Amino acid sequence: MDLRRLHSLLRKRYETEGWWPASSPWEVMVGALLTQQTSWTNVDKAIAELGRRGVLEPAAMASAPTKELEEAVRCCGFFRQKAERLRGMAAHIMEEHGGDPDGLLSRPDARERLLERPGVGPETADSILAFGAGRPCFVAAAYCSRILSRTGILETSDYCSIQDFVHNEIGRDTGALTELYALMVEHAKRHCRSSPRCDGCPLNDGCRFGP
DNA sequence: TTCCCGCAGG
DNA sequence: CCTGCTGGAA
Repeated sequence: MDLRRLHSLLRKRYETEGWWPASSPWEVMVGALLTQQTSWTNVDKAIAELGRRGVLEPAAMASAPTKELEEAVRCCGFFRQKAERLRGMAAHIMEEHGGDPDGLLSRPDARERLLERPGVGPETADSILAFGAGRPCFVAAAYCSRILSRTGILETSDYCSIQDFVHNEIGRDTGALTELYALMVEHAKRHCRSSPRCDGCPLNDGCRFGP
């Protein structure tokens, strides 16, 4: 089992159409902060609620009352942190980039700049770059480590090591990298959970957890 | 390692 | 009722 084969097998099994729905780079950024340890159904609700309250766009969000943001994102959990982080990001976009998220995302050092923002770690930064700015960088989620390890493809939990490995194996193609990430998330939810559900798993042939 | 946190799904 | 969620920071 290698990464190419895994990609191929997952592609036959799962659908990634309409993955990470967002109407703008800014919505990708908002979603990326909200979806940490949170299912997308709740993120979707929160984004709709932010829009309903008129505090979704950077300018409004930056000056919104804390309580307003907290109530809007409450359903995502960790709502105090997330409200603060959202407002911090919005304020940064307003102050440093004239309210235009692309001002940040188009910079060569966008990743480093994102990582300086409170609440933005490697995974969140890369998901913003890949889905919001179309950059060819793989999002090496915790799920990926689990799947690659169990299948014996790569034995490490180090973020950068996993990302480098995938970049080398798949190539710097945004479509392929985002698709693989989405497929691995779907697979982790369906079969490769913390307690494995190997029954009907498309990777059973070649996985050490398989029958 | 632990805390942050509510909620959808089974 | 119990799991797990498209993580990050202290």
